[in-house]
Amino acid sequence: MLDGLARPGRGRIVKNRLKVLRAERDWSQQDLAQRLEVSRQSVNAIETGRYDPSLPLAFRIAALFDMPIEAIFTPD
Amino acid sequence: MLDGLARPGRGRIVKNRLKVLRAERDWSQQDLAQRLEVSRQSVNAIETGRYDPSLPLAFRIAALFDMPIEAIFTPD
DNA sequence: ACTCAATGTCTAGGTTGCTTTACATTCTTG
DNA sequence: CAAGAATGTAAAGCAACCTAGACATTGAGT
Repeated sequence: MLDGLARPGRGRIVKNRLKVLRAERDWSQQDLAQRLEVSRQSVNAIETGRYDPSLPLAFRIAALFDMPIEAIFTPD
Repeated sequence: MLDGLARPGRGRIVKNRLKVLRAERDWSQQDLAQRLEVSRQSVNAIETGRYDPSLPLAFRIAALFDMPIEAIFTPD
């Protein structure tokens, strides 16, 4: 069987509630970054929608806030 | 304030139940790839644990199987 | 045995995720 | 206004995700 074709543009940009969850706890982006063990710029980039987190990072975020991934991220 | 330090090695490798879910439906990797609009190699690589899907792709997988992400992927 | 679908793996190349460094802007508080 | 804290961005570089194409092996039919 022939290998399948797949379109070039992968789906992207998942909305998230990070900024709100962070505000509820009065954490700075820096605070959150340290708890997630990523850089502050990564937190900022995710919050401002420049890119999506990896799946492992999404799991760390969900664990930190003790919520399912779907309660924080939505595929818009 | 100084920018924070972050460790080099990012967390990776999330276990998944793709192969089982696929078998339950009697889908080939190719079938699944088409439904997800990714290449067959991507499906195979994810199943064999060579890499994790992106968050957007994880959402597409969860939507396809009508399950929460956490029911398919676990951060080991 | 032959054929063909299915799977596993490899290469090469492009795009995204994440890092460090650095700088500008905004907001608060003295 | 001055000084710091928080935030937004940008560039360069490396690692991870994803692609198309190709090839080898395995298993199921016929």
